[in-house]
Amino acid sequence: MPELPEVETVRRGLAPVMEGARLTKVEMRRADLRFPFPKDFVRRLEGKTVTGLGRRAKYLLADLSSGEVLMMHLGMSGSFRVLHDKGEATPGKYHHERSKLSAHDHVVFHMSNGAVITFNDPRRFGYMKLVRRAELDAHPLMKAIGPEPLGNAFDAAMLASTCAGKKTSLKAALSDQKVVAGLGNIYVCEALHRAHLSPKRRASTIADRAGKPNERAQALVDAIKAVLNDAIKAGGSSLRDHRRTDGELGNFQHNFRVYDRAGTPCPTPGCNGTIKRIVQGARSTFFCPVCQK
DNA sequence: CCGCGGGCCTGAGAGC
DNA sequence: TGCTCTCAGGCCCGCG
Repeated sequence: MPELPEVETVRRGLAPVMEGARLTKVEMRRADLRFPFPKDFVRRLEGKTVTGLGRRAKYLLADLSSGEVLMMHLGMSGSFRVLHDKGEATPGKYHHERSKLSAHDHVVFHMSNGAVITFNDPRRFGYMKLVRRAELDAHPLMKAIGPEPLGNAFDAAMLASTCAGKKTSLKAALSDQKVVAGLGNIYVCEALHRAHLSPKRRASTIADRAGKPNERAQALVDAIKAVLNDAIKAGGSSLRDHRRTDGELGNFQHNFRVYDRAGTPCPTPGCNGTIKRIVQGARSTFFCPVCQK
């Protein structure tokens, strides 16, 4: 499910009920997700205040008053829901809320402001880890991640220097979290279409021999930023699992130009091409062979 | 170092 | 209705 816009949508939904609130009770409803839960998971969370909720790549990062950071990854099918955000948490209400839990609600956070937050993940590719804040950047899951695409540091020069010398395809390069953070199958396809670049093009061809950006690099950076901003404004894309934390669907799937649209006319003005599906690295790629070169 | 394929899981949808 | 097969938004690991 979740690429950067979906994770950011979740973050914006959770921040108002998590930031400044204390974790009064944490329920683990199974012993593992993709990985076993951290040792003493519940003990290290309960009683701590969430001082901030951030995002890096596709990770949600909850800063805790203990100095630890709760890293949360949604995998393919993870979602958070705020079940109850009114009134005070009381044992009586807790009983009422429990009846709303469903089969794949694996973790439940009870907050001091009355909010009850569930993490649901049918496929269990998601996971949670606890790391000391000071060690976060050096963590094996974090240290190799590339620049945030919506940050000022991500520009044509940076992307070109990273891609210079790469023999792999643009599709594979942009899907690599070490090249740029947070893109996945949907937004790579969408960004390449907006930039009129073929997913099969060699990544190195957005740079000259010295590694400097050409006009393709600039078009690609502009397209990546634009599609991510548009998708965040729409609350992300809901194909099957993604929901906002209030349970509502995202809307960006209605604005896809190529993703899952094989056989439909290319939406580029003046292009008479037809969207095609191919397979790259065992994943579907959607593109227009006419206007993406 | 790099690229590729397999694997981790469950569920939805298509085809028979 | 129900079985089987394929595929899915992520990412790690081992192989050559």
